[in-house]
Amino acid sequence: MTYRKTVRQGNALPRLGELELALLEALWSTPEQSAASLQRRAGRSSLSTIQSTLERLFRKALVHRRKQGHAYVYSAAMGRPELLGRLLGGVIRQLHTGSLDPILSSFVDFADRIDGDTLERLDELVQQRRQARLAGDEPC
Amino acid sequence: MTYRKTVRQGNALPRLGELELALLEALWSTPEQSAASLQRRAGRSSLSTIQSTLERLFRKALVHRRKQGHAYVYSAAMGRPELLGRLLGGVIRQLHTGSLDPILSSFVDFADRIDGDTLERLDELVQQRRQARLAGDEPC
DNA sequence: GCGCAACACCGATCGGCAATCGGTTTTTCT
DNA sequence: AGAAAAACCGATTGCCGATCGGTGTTGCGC
Repeated sequence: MTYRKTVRQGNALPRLGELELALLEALWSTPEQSAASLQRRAGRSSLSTIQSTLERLFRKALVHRRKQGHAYVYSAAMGRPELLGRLLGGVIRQLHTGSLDPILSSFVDFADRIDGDTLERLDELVQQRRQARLAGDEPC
Repeated sequence: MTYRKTVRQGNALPRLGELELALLEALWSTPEQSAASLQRRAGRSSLSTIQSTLERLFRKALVHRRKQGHAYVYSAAMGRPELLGRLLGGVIRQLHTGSLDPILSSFVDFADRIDGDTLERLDELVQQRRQARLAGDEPC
């Protein structure tokens, strides 16, 4: 089946550093935080470091921010599942060769290697999604 | 201050460069090649560059090599699917939080977002794997 | 309105890593 | 032994995440 160049909306995410990820986690668990609050929570790094890391996340469009008073308030630009999806997409795009089959099958491998329950759970989720699709869930 | 070295746990692969990937592709398409042959095929970079890149791949255990005469002959240490699986595993391990559900569901999302056929294909592969598992395919 | 504390902003440094290549040494083959 | 080929060594470049200090700005309490 023809692979149609899957609309690359420039979401080729650069690498995600350790502190960047930690800050995202913090924002997922408590949205809308200032740099200072995030620093307290992270329990490491100077305020400057936290700030530049947030700036990097902002440039990567992984966080939003708004000025409140003279300070920024940050929030995650997407949830964990979407981020994961994008990261997976990045890896996949790097390695895919036209057919998606190797990718799907690698992933099933992955689930299978964990344990049987995981495979069953994957099955459930696929079924669910297929049902949702059959009902009038318009594909874009 | 204590510099926090990026901790790379388990079999999480380091970043894969462009040339590294190109060389792997070349080895997948024609196994057992010398550095010189790979250079000719790559059509870029000096022999030295190819050699150091192969050395890096070797240290990452992504290629095997044996001495044949005075030259090394390289081969890919794993196929594309397995590499993909490991890369996906790395990303996933970085983001997972105990429960695998978000990961599975992100991936189903991913397949779903491509198109319905892809979702169907994923379903087929899962069924296949489940069958294989039900037959006495011992999990390690 | 003034000053201080909080914060943004700037720029510098460091460490890691892929890519690159030139020069030197080692090995093999004629 | 000599030439050719390749490994080996090490230096360099460029990019990126993490780190921080210093300086400029701003809002708020007095």
